[in-house]
Amino acid sequence: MRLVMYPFKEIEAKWQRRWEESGTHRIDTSHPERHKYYCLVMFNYPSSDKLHIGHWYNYGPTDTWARYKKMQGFRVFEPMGYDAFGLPAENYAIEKGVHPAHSTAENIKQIRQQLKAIGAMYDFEDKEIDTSSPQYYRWTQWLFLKLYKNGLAYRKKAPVNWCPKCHTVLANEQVIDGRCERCSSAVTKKDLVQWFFKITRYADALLHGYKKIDWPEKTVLMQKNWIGRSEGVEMSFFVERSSKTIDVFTTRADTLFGVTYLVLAPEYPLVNELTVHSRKEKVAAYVEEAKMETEIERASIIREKTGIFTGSYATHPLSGERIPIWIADYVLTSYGTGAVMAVPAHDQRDFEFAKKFNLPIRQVIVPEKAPNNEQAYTGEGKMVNSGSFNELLSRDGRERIADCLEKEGKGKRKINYRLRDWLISRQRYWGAPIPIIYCKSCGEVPVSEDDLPVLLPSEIDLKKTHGSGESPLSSIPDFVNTPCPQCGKKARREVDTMDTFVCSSWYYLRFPSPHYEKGAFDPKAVKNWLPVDHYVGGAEHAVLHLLYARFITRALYDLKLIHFDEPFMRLVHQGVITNKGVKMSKSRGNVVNPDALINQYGSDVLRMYLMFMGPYEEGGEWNDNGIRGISRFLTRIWKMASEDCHHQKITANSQELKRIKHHTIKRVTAEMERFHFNTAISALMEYVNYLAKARRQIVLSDWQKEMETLFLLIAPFAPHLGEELWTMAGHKRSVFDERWLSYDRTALEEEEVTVIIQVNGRVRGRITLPANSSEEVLRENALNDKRIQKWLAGKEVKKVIVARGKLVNIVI
RNA sequence: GCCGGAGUGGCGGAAUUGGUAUACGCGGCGGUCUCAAAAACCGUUCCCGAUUUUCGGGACGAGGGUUCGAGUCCCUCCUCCGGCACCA
Repeated sequence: MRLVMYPFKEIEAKWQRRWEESGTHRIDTSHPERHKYYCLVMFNYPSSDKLHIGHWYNYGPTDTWARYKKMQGFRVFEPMGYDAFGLPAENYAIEKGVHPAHSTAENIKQIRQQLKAIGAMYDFEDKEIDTSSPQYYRWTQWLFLKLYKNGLAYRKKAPVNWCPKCHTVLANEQVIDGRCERCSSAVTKKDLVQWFFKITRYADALLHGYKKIDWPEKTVLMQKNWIGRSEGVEMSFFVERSSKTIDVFTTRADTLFGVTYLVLAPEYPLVNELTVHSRKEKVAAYVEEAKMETEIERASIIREKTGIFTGSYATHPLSGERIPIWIADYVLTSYGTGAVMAVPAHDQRDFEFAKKFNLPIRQVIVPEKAPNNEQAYTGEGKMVNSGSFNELLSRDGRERIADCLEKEGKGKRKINYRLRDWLISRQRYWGAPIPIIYCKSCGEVPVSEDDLPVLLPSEIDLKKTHGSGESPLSSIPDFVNTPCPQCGKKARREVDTMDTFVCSSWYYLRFPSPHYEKGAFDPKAVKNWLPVDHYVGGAEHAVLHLLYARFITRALYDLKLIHFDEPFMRLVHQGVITNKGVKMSKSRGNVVNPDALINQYGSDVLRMYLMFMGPYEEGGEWNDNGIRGISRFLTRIWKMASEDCHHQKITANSQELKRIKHHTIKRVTAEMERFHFNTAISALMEYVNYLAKARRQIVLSDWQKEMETLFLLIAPFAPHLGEELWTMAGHKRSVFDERWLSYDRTALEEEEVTVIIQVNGRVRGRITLPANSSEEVLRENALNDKRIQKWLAGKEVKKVIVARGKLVNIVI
């Protein structure tokens, strides 16, 4: 089964060496670039694994795209670095009994070697980033301070997501179905004082930004849903025999007259105060119980509703009715006001609750169709039982009631967001320390920018601190104890570190000037190279990294530190490569090792096969055999280019030759633009198939021209081979300094075209006619065709449809 | 439950505004070369039926509709994948 292949090993080693030696991929970012193209792929996360096929699928085709853009005359910047801080890296280190700095450095060393084997246009000498280096995280801390000083970073006590296995809190975005994104443990709630970034201030701005960026609709939709803007009314219910009010938010003010009770979240601040004496014990027990539950238990919709009556009543703002106040865990403390008005007739959750606790259900909206009494009716309809609002359509009534509440000062229109502030504290070691000092007399004091970085101490026994629930840094007195920057008295450092997503929320700004020491980024380099023109990465980051990065960019823009407010102008998600039907992962044991494949087939073949598998954005199932096809293909080109050939019979139609060449250029270019690498490669294969057949009939000079066309078109897909072939053809400079070919429209025109003839929409024959034949000519020729005659015999022709250059359809 | 996306040969997939369904590749089969095999090359390959270089019929998840004409547009349903999921 051994394939005889072209000498890929020598070729790939040779060109990788040459590229490195000549500094081909070095980009000087200090000058403005008229045709700059910042092509970025999400940088590497070196936790423990080496590069696998998934990484390759991400990096290889992106480099092909970058090289294609380079050949189109752009100055392309394509950097690579390491998102080196983080929980998995720390867990890996603990497991191996080594220091994370050590294991991370080792991993990076290995991964860098693997990255080099791809043969991408990365500049490891000059434009590499390691987020765990003090030179980098110094500026992550600076970013924190910038946000802090502008009211965008703050500390508060809140019930937060706690992962019992990773021993740290998590952001909402890192909780998937109530489980930890990293280890899948059930997440619990903990009341802790934590640091947050005020992303909610940007909720609306983030929603408006989509207009100017070219992103997959799906991703934009996911972000929009995550931000979850909803318009409604916030109104007050007065509590009987009390000065207190309960504010509720609703998007359905039209159902206000259907309110039969109020519900507070168990964590609602007034719970104790509002509970009548005789019920205090029971209510306290319920609240306690709710606290103990995990997110999964509490969020389960299969579970029956639970709740308890406080014994208190409130007054309906319009009808003046007595409304009982209940407590139930189906109301969330973190959304809206933490209290809701319950309309069981028109809200499924309230309906279930009312059924269980025998609370009244009052219909105030009548649907057009007959209502189903087993469910709440949540649609629109005509209003009833709503006093002076009766007979209105719910859509209009909603506005009238809002008007009325606003006029009487009982409520106001409001917009609520599902988005919560970004919780960035982590009770872990391997991250950027939060640059804050707590002083008994001065309070919370930020570290001076000049004193950055707050160095992560290297001496630490993670095994000892792990699992204590305390941040590992709290075990190091030398780190914790520090004089207050303001008063000089004894003070303590913040011991939590920052979420790794903070590191990656700004890295694209540092890439053009990774060694800059006077700031997080050289303003000139940023001015010259940002925003990112083309960004490639997994769709799993839709509401994590991609949302955070947009927020940080907007914040820095408002602080006038950068000149743009959207970081990534165009976004592409690579699909997922599966093996045996599922995503590759070490735990499933279905990871395909790229190193072995490079050894067997070479880097160009592997990259090209990944692109050939299917549409880039859809990914696909890995198949060991398919790669042989690409290997044959490149070897065939190699042979065609290197073997002598006697051009005996010169019978080739040069017109046809030209047409096929231009047709190929057109197709490959169009497919590239669509990001359909697979069909671009198909077009190249068809071209090679044609050339192989026509080979002996082409004069040598024409043949050489055809081959050069092929080399130019193949270069971005197989960069090492492309360079080699170009050199063999006698060229001195790099093929990537050549221009991508454009096609000649007139060369595509054919003299004759084959037109199909249909009878009642079924293909019955075909005729070849001059391309410029008129409709009349097509029609006559079709009707008079022998094969067609037999179908028309004895029938009346009702209609003839002519599509010029394509078909004639005869309707009988 | 809600919101997206997708269902085409044995397999990965193609079909750009509705106009020859299955391009390209894998695999299979037959052949050339060889002592033999591998590799390479050539041919062949959706299914059924015959009068077998030709012809007819069927097939793009299922069913219906629009149209001269539907893989493509519309409706209903089924399956798979992704996201959200008590968000008031």
